[in-house]
Amino acid sequence: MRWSQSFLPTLRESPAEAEIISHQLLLRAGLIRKLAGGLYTFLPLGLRVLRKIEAIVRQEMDRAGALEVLMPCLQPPEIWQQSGRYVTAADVLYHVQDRAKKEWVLGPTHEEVITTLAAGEISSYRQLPRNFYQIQTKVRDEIRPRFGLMRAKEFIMKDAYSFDVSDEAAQVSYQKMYDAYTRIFARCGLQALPVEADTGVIGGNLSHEFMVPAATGENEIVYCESGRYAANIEKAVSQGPLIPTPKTGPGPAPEQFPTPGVQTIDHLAAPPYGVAPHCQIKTLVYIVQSQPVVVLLRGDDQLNEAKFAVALGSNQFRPATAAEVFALLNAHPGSLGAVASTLKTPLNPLYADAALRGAAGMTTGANADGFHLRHIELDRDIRVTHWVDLRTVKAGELCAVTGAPLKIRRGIEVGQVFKLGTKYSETLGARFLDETGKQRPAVMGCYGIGVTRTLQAVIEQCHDENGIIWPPSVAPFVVCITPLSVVHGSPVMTLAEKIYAELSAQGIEAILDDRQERPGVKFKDSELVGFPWRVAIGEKSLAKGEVELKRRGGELMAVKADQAVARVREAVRGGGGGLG
RNA sequence: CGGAGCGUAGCUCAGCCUGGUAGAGCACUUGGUUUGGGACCAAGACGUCGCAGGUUCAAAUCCUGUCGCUCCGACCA
Repeated sequence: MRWSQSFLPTLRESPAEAEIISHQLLLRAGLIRKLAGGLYTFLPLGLRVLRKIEAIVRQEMDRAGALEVLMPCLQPPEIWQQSGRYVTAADVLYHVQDRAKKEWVLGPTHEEVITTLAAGEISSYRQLPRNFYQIQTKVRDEIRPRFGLMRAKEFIMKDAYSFDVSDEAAQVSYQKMYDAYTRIFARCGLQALPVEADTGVIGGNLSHEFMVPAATGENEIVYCESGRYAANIEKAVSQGPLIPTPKTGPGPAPEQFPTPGVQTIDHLAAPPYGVAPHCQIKTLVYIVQSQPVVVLLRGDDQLNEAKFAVALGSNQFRPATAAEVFALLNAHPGSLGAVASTLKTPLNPLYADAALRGAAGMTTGANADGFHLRHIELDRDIRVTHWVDLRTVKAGELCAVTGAPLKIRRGIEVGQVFKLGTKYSETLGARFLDETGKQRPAVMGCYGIGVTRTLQAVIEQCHDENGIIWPPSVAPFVVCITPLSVVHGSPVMTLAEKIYAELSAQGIEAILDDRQERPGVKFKDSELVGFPWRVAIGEKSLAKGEVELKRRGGELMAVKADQAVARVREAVRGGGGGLG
């Protein structure tokens, strides 16, 4: 490709709309342009990178035995009603109407479609296992698109769906995808960490997310430095709070004391009260399907809403309003409690975090504004109906696997694998006859990779102050040939053309910067766009019979002009990951 | 949806408070000088000041509404 014939609109300054470095570089390097919030056009070089990533994904999916298909983006709402996600995934569904006023939805994902296909086509255990995948544009009504391609209304995803005869067989399919994902991200030059993940509204019982560590990531990862434990914070567990819960008892009976104006844990912890947060019980009220549900936690803990959703079996809940709280407990937030003797009627259900088990000598609200109760013993004074792990793990707590202190860092989720079970095959009728002639639902798994997000994650991880540093495997071009003056027929230009032609003939993707620009502009641009290698050809070095070979972000090498092609080939072929 | 901020040339922004001929840098066009790290000189082109309404002799500027963008939160396979 000749630079002058391509379309590579680089920007010296970054547009105000871009906040994070990878978004800025996508725009500055001329890879994408915005049409509207969360909607982007891929320009020629951005598309080349996208195609490279897609090719890696295809190769690894094919290698793992998955079969490529292509499903419709426009889908009938009926299959969503059948699976139940017309309600549970309602927020992300776009609805459209045709001229007959018939409703359709735009596919945010394709479990319903592929399961409908399997329902019609797979009838025997002899046809299993099968794993279908596609690389396709997904459309989701994101509440807040942000960070360029990271969270967009429309994005390209690779999604795969496996069908197996049994749970054991499904586990094999799951592991194949897990391994394929590990290879895919490694080949893209990414360090991606598999972490245990919550399965969310998609359902299922086992899931891992592949996270690219980055300060700008939207997820928090809890991990043990041993490498033996890592989990999304929504799922993470530890050995428990660093400060143990007081459990001495039996002690004195509950005693009410005045706490005028106290509405927060911190306020009650301060003088004159001095009740340490871990000796307080936090009482939260949520509304689940119009019914109030009370949750108890230690005062120094935060409710993990993902864990709560798992406990409820639903993500359809919200915090109660002050009025709803008052109707239930006869007090306002700040003075709430679940002590049986302060209740009009027993609370059912009443959830409590496992860290409170056996707690004694605790303090909680008295369900009378301006009063609290001390000397509370959980087992004696509060009628808990559900004991569950509901707290959010904190950095420094001890790993449940190794006992070492846990750390927390942020990450970008580039892929997720789920073991789904039979939720979709049952609701959508994907059943087969086993070898005994018995009808059984297929055991499913689903596996996603955010292809466009992966592209941006590579930039987020591979850049310096001058621009992108593409791993060679996904670079738009592997080598940029930079003649420092562009005069047709000059020795410099003749050599540049020759190197360009020879590299191209050998299948090495080269871009020839034949623009009439000053050397500084060309150097800046080639580094901004991030080509892994650059061959600079100028009169000074050519007078010594040399050209300059430079690795992006690396060392400059003088190379004999007649060896330039061979040296580039060597560098490119031997360059490996190129993360330098 | 709640909170905050921003919409002026292709990009980055000034002008708005205190109403009175719409600006700068970069980019673009032409000519010239330059040519190893985002050149210089000269000339030029580029604007419904997001949109609508209102106040006023007069609105980029003040008021109201609306749309869009960004950030925080909520939300999210």
